[in-house]
Amino acid sequence: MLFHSFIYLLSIVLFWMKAENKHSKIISAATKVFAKKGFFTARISDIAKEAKVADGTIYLYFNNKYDILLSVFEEEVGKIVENTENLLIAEADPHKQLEIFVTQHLMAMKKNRHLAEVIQIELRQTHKVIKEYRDNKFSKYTGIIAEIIKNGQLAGIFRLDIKPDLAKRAFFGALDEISRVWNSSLETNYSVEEITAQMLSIFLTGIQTTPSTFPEQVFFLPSQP
Amino acid sequence: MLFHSFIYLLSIVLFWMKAENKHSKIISAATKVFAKKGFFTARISDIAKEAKVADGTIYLYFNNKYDILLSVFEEEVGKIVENTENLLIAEADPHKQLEIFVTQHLMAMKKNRHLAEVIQIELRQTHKVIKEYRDNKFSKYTGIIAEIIKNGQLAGIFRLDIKPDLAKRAFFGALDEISRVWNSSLETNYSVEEITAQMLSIFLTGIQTTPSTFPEQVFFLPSQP
Amino acid sequence: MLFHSFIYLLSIVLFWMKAENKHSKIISAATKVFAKKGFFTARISDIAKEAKVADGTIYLYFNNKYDILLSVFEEEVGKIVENTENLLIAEADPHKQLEIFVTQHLMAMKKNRHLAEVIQIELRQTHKVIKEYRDNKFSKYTGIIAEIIKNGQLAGIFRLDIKPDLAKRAFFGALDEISRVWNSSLETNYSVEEITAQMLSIFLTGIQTTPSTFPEQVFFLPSQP
Amino acid sequence: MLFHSFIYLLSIVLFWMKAENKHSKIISAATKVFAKKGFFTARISDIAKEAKVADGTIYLYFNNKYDILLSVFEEEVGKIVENTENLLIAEADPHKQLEIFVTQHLMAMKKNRHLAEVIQIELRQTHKVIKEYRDNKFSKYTGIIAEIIKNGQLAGIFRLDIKPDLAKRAFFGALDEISRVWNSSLETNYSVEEITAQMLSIFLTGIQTTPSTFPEQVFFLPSQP
DNA sequence: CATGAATGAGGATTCATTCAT
DNA sequence: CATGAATGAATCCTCATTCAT
Repeated sequence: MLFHSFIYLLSIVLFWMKAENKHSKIISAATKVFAKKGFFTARISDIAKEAKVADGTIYLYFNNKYDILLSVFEEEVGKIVENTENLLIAEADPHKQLEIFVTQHLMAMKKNRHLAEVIQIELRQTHKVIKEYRDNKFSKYTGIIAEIIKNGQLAGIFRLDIKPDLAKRAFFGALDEISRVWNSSLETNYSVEEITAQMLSIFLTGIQTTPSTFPEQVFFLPSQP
Repeated sequence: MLFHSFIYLLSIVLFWMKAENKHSKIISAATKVFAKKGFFTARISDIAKEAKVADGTIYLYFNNKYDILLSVFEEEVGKIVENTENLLIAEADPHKQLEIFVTQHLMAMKKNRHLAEVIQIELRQTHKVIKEYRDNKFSKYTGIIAEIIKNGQLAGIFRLDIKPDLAKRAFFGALDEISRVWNSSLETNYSVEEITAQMLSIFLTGIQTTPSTFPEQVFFLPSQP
Repeated sequence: MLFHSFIYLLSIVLFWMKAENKHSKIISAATKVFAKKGFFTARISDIAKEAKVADGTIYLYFNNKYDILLSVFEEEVGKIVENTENLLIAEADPHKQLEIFVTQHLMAMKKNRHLAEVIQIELRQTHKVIKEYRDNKFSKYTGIIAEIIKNGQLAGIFRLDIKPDLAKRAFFGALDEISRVWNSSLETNYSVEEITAQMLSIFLTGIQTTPSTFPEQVFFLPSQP
Repeated sequence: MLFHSFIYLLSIVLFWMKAENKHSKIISAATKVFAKKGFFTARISDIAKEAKVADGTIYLYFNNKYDILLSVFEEEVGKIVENTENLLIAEADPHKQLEIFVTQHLMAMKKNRHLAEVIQIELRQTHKVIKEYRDNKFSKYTGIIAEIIKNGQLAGIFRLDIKPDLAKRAFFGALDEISRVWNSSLETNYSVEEITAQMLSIFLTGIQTTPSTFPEQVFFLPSQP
């Protein structure tokens, strides 16, 4: 009797694992396929084949094609946001925080090349569903940058004439464009560290109150007009 | 006799104008529709309706749907590149050159809101045709930034440790991302001048050798080769 | 005054010639194009280009695409029928008549290769318009064969057990199939005379009561039942 | 266990039969529709409706419209060729062989009226795909006639001055033209037997060395190699 | 009459989604 | 839950025909 219950529970767990397995298999297959062919050119059967699953199976886990795309964002971007936030909490210095953000972003993009492309490609899409997602959820991510800048301004290390909401876009745009072409030329020429150094060198120098040479800081800091 | 020749030539000219008219009517209709719905979601009949032209007429001027998109790029981006290059030739100071670039870009994007969206959306598409175009033709545009930076380095006003090909991407990415969201929030809050000032304030401060206060600062300016 | 009238009449005549010219130019262009591409695959603009005429001009001489095809038949086949009938009237011997028919047919097909193909290709089409034409007019041509056979039977030189309406089809079918592949292989191998000789050799021997004269005769001939 | 295997295999077989069913349902529907409307005038949806299948289903079994036509030939003509060849192998007398060929051809055409029309109509088409098929595959069929004639010449029963490649065309053309108009007038007037008798009567008399009475005549018959 | 740009109906094909097995 | 054959709506493009010049 106990044995039967055990078997029963086991089957539920296995069943759940299997399902969970299939769900994420589809997600990563979709990420790959979307990255390779773009959302509209990608076919459901491509994703199914990549996930080694039947076409119909996909509809047991997702409502429709858009839902897959949304889930890719939701889950994969979610992980990155979570990771980044966790790392930032432990660090108080806005300088370091920006460095962490850049490093995290570039490493995430490098690690999941396909996801990087999907974000870059589909984030620009004007499809209603995506637009809503972008407006509601993705801005959280760029919001992190604005927060760091604001904190820096409060701490007196970032110039007060810098508009955080403009700067966050400039900063994210720069990062994103750099990751966009990673696959082609940059990859072979620059490491994550080099790019991080360059980006911070430009931006920090650009926004900080002390026009010193990054990263070795300067001690006298005349206030900006 | 002379009169007849005149009428004949006039008819040719009018004919040409009419055709030219239709061509550009389709181009701008396509720009509008692509911006609103995205390339894949846009239907040929949408463009035709927007251009007040029959579906079939479009195929008298373009080979296929992709050709329309390509033409939008080719012609509209072409104009921007040309404009920008003309303005830059007359200016030797890299500082001013970057300022011109930013102003030109933002004004062009503001003027042709639809084009801005099309560029941002479709530039990321992974379709073969677009990819080729992007790689061959669009890089010219970003190449301008790299040139300005290199000149500035030769002139000793930009830091030598800045990699022009990284900086150009960062710079273009920042500009592009800022234009991207123009439609939603930024527009109401910032003018082209404000954004230009911010962007230059950050970037110039970020890359120049003399960490002076932007924008009044450059005293000696040797002419560029 | 007289001069003016003359000019007027001349212009009408020239006008008519020009029109006539254009009409036949289109006919022969259509024959060529239909032969090359088949009726359905041929485009009106192909015919227009071949005839060195504007697309719209074709509709000044023909009602529609089918009308062109019909006219090709009507006029070109008409010529052949007329020619053949004229030659046959002058000859009383059914043997010779069949020989004339074969020679005429093969020569016409050889002379106007394109027409030959059009007849062979489009005669089989099941399109309503063509079907009606075929049933009403073309049977006249094959009817000639039946007449010759009937005459031969009355004259006692062709077997009475031969059904003229079956034999006419067999005969025409044989001729037609031979012309059909003329373009490829037969042309280089056999002359019109050789083919005529073979065809008559088989058919005349096959249907005549006395296997006489043509070409290597047999001497004893038991009568057919 | 055995039972399960059985059920499994049964399901595979049933599945295969179903698919096979649909494939051949489409083939025969296409044959019907092509015969009725001609290849170009036939619409895919016509075939789909005739086969009681959705439009899209057709593309699960065929690549495109031409592929359907080709398959009709390939399969249906293939069957006829095979049947005919099997029957001919068992018969050594060229006289009888020709009789078999005629009977087979006419019976096949009568049995599958639609196929007959499709062959006759489309065989003449000038489309590249069809032309290639025709040249490669269909000539096999007419080749059979040439073989029979050659054998007859070796056996001394057919005249040596007959060119097998001309005669085969004449013979096939005659047969084909006769089947072509079967639908209209001939059908009601003549049976397969009558037509066969006429055709053989004409042709055999036309090509044989001994002008004996067909069909009772051959006394010595050396076996063919 | 001649032109050829414009029209728009029509059709082959694709592919997201469903559902019987 | 899993499958994948079947579905049919949706759309790009062609081309016969028209008509303003």
